[in-house]
Amino acid sequence: MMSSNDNSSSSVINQDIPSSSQEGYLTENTIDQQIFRSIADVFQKAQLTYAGHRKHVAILRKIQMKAYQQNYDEIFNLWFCKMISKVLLIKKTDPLGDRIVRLVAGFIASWEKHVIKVNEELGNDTNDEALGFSKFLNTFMRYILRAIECKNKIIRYRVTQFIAIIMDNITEIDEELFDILSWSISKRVTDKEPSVRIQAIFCMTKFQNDEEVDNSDNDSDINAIKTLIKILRNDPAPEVRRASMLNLIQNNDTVPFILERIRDVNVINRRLIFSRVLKNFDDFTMINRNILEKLITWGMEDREESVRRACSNLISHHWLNKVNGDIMKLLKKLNVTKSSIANKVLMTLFRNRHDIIEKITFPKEVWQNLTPEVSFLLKVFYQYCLENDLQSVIEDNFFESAELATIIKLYANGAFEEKNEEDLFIFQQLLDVASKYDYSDEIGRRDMLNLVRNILFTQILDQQTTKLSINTLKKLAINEKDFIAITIDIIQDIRDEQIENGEISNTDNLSEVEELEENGKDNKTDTNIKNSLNKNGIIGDDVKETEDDSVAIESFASAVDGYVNQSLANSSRISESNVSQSLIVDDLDETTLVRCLNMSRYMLEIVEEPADSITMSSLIDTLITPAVRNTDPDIRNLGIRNLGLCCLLDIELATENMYILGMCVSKGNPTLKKIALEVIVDIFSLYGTKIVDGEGKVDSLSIHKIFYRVLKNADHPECQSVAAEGLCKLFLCDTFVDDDLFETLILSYFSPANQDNELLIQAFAFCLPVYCYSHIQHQEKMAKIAADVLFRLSMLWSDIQSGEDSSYSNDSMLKPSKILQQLVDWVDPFRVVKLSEEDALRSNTQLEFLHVLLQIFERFENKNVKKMILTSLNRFKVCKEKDLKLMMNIRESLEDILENDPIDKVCINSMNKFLTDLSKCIEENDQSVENSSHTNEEEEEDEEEHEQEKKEEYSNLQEEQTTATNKEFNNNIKDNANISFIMNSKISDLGGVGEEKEKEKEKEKEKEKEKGKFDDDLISTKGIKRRRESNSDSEGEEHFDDAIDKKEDNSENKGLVNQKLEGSDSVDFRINDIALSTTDYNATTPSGSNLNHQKKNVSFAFPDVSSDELSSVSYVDNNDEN
Amino acid sequence: SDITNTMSVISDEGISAVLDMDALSYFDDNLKKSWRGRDHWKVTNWKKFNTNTSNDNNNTTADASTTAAAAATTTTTTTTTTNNNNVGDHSDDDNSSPIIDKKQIDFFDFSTNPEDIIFESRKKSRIDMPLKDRENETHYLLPNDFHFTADKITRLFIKPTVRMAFISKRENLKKLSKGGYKS
DNA sequence: GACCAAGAGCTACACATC
DNA sequence: GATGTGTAGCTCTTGGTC
Repeated sequence: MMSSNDNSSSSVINQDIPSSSQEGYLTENTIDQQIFRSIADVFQKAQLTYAGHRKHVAILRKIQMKAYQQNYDEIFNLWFCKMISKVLLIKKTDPLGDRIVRLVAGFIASWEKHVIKVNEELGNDTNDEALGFSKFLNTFMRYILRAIECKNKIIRYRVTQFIAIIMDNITEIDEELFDILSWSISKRVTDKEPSVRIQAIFCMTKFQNDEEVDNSDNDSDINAIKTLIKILRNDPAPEVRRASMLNLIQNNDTVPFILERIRDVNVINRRLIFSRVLKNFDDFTMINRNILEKLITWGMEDREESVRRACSNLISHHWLNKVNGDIMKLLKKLNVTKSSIANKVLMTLFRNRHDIIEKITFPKEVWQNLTPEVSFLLKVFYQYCLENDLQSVIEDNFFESAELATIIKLYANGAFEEKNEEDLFIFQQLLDVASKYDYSDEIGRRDMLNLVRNILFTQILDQQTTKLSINTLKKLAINEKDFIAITIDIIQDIRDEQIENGEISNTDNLSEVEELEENGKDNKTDTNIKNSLNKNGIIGDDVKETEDDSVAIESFASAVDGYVNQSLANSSRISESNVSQSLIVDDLDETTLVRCLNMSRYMLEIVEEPADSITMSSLIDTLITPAVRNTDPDIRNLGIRNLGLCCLLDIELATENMYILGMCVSKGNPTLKKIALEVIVDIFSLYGTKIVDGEGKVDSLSIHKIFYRVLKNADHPECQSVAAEGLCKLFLCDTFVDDDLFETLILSYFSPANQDNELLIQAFAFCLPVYCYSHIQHQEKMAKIAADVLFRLSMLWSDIQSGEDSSYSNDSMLKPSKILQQLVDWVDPFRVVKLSEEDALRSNTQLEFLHVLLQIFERFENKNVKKMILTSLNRFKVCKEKDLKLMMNIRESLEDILENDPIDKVCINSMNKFLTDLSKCIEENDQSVENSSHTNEEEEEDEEEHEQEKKEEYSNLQEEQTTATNKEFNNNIKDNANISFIMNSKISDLGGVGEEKEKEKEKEKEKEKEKGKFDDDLISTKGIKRRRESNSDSEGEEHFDDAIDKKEDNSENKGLVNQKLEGSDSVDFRINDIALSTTDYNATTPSGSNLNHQKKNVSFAFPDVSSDELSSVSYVDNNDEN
Repeated sequence: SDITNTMSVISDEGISAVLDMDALSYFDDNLKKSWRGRDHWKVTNWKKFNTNTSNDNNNTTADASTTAAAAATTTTTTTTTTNNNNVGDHSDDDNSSPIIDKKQIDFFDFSTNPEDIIFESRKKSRIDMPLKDRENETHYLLPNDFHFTADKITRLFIKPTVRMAFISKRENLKKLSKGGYKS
């Protein structure tokens, strides 16, 4: 109850029984108490509902007036503040508080209104009313301001809320009070609580208003605006940025910052740009064109449906209403000839406003007098009708194709003869329509064909128009053969004309051709592409790559020559009959060449089946090959693109050209690299591995190497991301299966070196889950490498944190805990598409990961990482359906750790929890096995046998022996056990021998490990030796990198570091490695022996993964080299 | 429409047997929230692939109903408790927390002085944002979105009208299962 | 048919708690 | 910093008015 010791002047605490104390002040006390009771009564009622607020405000005013009359105004102010002090404690979400706040705001507003009226009547602001109000406001504001830095956030929130709402309801304020306010508020803008910041922002917004009115206030205005912009861009809480965004005054300086929020990470903020900010714009043409285009593009392409909807609502309702439904006016505003969004805007309109579709008609007279806007509308409208099957609308508005041809001709004339830009635009729109038109009328078809053919032949068109024209040709052609013939004819005609006009002296060229043919024959007898290329001295060697550009270019050029020779040789079977052979010239002027190449490109892009080989090789010989040989990079790029497109039509061609494509990737400039890489991936995607490894074919290992190299090279981020996406695609369709390449892929996702390669990150973010969840075997592959990935990345992370690796900032890398989470998530079998619940329950992917992780647990050096792993144990889901032995193994490992590792309580708790679950599952699993063996006698045997098998294996594993048992975890893969894992089938013959040797070594290593000593170097060296053995065994086969291998053999052990840096080699070792070890790998994987294996592989496999930093992660101690 | 090498022509083995268009949309749906990758990834619940098998559906509905039921129970209990509190209303003074969490405030009751709390010196307690949070160079803007979709990644790079032929040959499938664990 | 208001239901974010 | 609960800010529906 009331404390008598409270005697601070401002804290006159009153009791419910007012008259009981303070004798001698009865009269005053009574008035005092009356005021108190009256005010309290109003507050008491007003807290419950907004209804009657008006009345309550009036009563409060009356109380105040009466108090004033009795000279008790100060008591009124005091009691008023007392009431508020109670309100400051009401938590944020409670509507009680808000009601009182509104009441107070209403009261103040009402009073001020009265004051203004009195001021006007009296013509001064020094009257009693005004002074009384000012006194109240000062008392009240200063009272609550005393609490603005209270440690309790609710109180700070309520205080700022009061200030904000009062500022909102008054027109004037004492300068002194204003200063105190703005000072206090400016501090609260950085409050740690978002809710307080928001209220502070509401206050701030009141400081930015008087801008033009009062110059003296400009400073604080500008400061307020600056502060708000800073908050808008830097506040971590989306709702705070939102408050700033919606309350910032809009002018030329602020609008760009407001509209920038269209890419805010928060959905609501993005949506509000459309549903609030832009909606309130009078005219969108006020907005800078570029910004507007971006706004609409981003709005339409937003990941969130609600943002897209807000955007299309803005367009199809608000914008259209602003122009009174006049689409032409809207198109004018959009500036169709230059706009990239007009198409989208119109489409949105059509989709959302079916009412306007009915109103659109194109009477014949309109066609004769088309404007850019009308032609544009025509195009999009036609597109919309086609997409939505509005056949009747088309019939009503569009006429016979013959007539369309006539009209297009009209505008084509204007465009090309008179060089009228508007007509050109109209022509392009009509051509777009034509490319989708119905040509069942033969006359129309022929007219159009002549027209388009003529234009393609006579006019130099931009890319887009060329593409449209070619598309139209396809539509016009009778069939695909016809289409190809027509297009190639045009190309030929252009060339012929050029040659006729160009008075080329062909003699030199002819002799050159002969020379080339000579080489070609050489090549043919050799049948070895690589040899001829080695002759030219262009081996995909890292050392060479680092040499100066001129050498690279030179070697590149000779490679291309080599290609031409080869291509000639190969095509000689066709080219004998080819009349145009003599026209293999690269003297076509560049414009013509580019023109022809573009035409052939767009043709090839839409061709589905290859034409007859004569036509194709004539195209290649006369156009594409010269382009590839051209020194102009643009032409060469186009040439390779065309070549790639041809390869996608003919597997033989693809096989033949793998080498040159590989050369382009390793020696070309970034653009060429990228295209060639794309082509390679496309070829693999289409033909699988048929195109490599065989007589005269490129070695798949070389292709692997190419990918490794591009993937690790952060200098060309675009190529890197193509390699990443491409590899993901090829792994996805099981064309590539190599574990180490796969691990490299995963590592590059997490590598800090690639942090800024947004395209790469996003490609991975999509492709990796797709890979893992698309097939249980894919997930198994991930499970296999996951532990090692975590290990390597944890080491790297530790180095970065400790400052040992200063090449990256501390936050450039994901924390190991996050990486672990991600990996666990990837190996979650319940996500695998179309995998039944039962299979998912039975799948061991997650536990495999955990198992390997625990095997290498002791190798994690960082205590925090170890702790992290143990506390994350429960992320791994166990159930009784999992493999019994696997579970038992994991249990054992954990118990081992519990026994031997000094661990804290948190870890112990986590481990115990996991172990309890695990033991339960083991028990249940055991029981269910027993049960099932009793219920079904037939199955009993199988089951037992299977179980027996498993037990044997696990006991083997536990002893950490790798006996060469071929028993599998699952009988399913038994058949596969002896199939070699390598790409090059010839090596597989060695499997048996290698296998035995391998197993011997494995055993040795196991023993070493058991001793507790693990000599990485030794093992690595062994790895190399073994590789050499196997390599020499595979002698005689065509090897892309024979030269390197031999060179290296000569130079005798360059040392591990160099090998690391020359990633190319590692691929070879690695693959052979797998070849020799896969068989027992299957049988022994869950054992510790596998660990050795992994370690060893690792040391070779990823030397170049993400440059040097990972080499420090490697198990191999490379200090001796550094 | 003019796509020749669609997924459907692919042999019914391995991955191609699994990756039809429905499956691809499963990825699009579930991955649309993690497109920013790595740094912004967090564990999310995936919607199960709709396999038309009644099993899944039954399970999910069962789950849903159980959770819903559980939720309902909790809600009811909470409401009851709140109601109970309400009955007690302003007569029961809770001194444990200064913050008012009641249906109604008694503006006549000043038995405890709010000023003790609201004017309490803030002592050591920090009420400002840490400096590092006050500026952020990303400005909380999304990066460029490259819109990876299942559709996009199954098309060829230089000839997007054509899809990858998932010619997953037997040999490769075997390679794949090599060294992998099968369950 | 346009408009609003109330109500239910949804999801990402915020808050509270440990 | 992980967890579960609560809430803001929608969206959609229903029903009513002008």
